[in-house]
Amino acid sequence: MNRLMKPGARERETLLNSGFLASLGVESVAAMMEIAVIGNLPARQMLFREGEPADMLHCVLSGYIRLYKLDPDGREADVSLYGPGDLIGASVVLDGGRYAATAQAAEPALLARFDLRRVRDIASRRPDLALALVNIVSVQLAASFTSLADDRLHTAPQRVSRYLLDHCPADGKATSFRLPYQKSLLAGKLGLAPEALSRAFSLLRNHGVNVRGRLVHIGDPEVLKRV
Amino acid sequence: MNRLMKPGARERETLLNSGFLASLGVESVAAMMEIAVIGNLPARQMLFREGEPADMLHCVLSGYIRLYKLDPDGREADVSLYGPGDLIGASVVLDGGRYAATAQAAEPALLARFDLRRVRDIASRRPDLALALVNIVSVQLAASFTSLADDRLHTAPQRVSRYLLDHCPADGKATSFRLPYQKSLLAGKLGLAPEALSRAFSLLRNHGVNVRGRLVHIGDPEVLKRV
DNA sequence: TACGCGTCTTGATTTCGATCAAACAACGTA
DNA sequence: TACGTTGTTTGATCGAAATCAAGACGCGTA
Repeated sequence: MNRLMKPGARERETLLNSGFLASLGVESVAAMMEIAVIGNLPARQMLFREGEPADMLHCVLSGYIRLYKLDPDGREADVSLYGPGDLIGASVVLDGGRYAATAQAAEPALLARFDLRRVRDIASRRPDLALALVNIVSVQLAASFTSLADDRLHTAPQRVSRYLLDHCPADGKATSFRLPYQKSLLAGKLGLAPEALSRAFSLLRNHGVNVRGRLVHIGDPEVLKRV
Repeated sequence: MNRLMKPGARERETLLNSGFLASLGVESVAAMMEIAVIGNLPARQMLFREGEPADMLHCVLSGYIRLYKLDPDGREADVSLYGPGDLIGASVVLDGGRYAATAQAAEPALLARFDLRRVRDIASRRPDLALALVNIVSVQLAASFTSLADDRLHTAPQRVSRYLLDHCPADGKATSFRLPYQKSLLAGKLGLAPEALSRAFSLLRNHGVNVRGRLVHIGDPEVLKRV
């Protein structure tokens, strides 16, 4: 990761809204800001690799970071996807362990980094930081449980429907919105091959879903719930 | 959960070895012991259900607790399995949220329960407790990532091989051991139907694995690694 | 506007595991 | 020991998605 620097006004702003720092008291925010380093990561570049000693905590400011595991043959399985405001779950390794997966920029990304030892130092003096970390990791654990169950219980079109419903206003009316990233990335996040995602979209046409490029139009969310 | 009581000598002993309390300082251990309540849960009984407001933290003293999610048709997908010494991950909801999955006793279990509000109180005064929780949940998140990737990358016989290798001494020699629970439970943990587990075991016979009841004999771990 | 590359879609095939159904084994109890 | 319950195995079938292989589309650049 290159172009390391102290956070400027924009970065501080984003960090403050990040859900991570948002729940902290002012002193803890200041302490974290103090040790924050900003850096950017070009597309496709690795942030860290599975098995490396974990020494940094990462928070995404912009772009998307894909977290995946490899099998011996080099095939990849995505386990998580982090966007603006997200703390990268696999980075929260306060006990001097190793990263549990590989993190790669799915598109050019801006990140805040924190030295893990210093984070632990601060957390051992300021319980609000430690508690915020507990909450964040718990929420991510719950999300991981949901993915695991979804994989085992739902078909590809069902998973895609749920994704669409989660990402559009819940007022029960027709809507359009833009996918935040490439379809191949979405496919990975849903545990599908890109072809399977494509087929799912084409099947969902019969249920009022129209897709052109990254633009999605949903005719009737109620219909979608019954897929 | 019935027969609530204060922890006796045996329970205190188990709790102290639980990996949860093991990493705490003496004062925090004392504070947690203070609020601990012991109870037992008959087989098949629910400890909590997905979506219920979370008010208790649970630690398994003996037996096994199965964590699963339901789909609308009532089908179940196991997302985690907790044994003696484990803190139940879905219970760590310090911010007044809800349980992310349903917990059920897979066999008669003895549990320690802690009121979540009081845990949060203690954690906000004693950072070692909060940090211990961060570590535990992080480890469980990593385990969940592993399951997710395993599901997507490996076949049933491969997943079973990995399980067996993880649960036998790593010295590369032939060994026998006893499965800690029923095969149907193992099947769920591995994301398989019981039939699929059975077929995987029968295929693994060609690779030096013999199973009689819960007794497993592994002829050569090296062979198993190459399945 | 045309070109070229990367992304996405579509088709054909194959593999894996779920599901249904039935036989079988293990175990506690009367 | 006979019985019933519960857990496990085996067989047959089916369906969902991965994979392989082309082709179409979209988009930025010249």
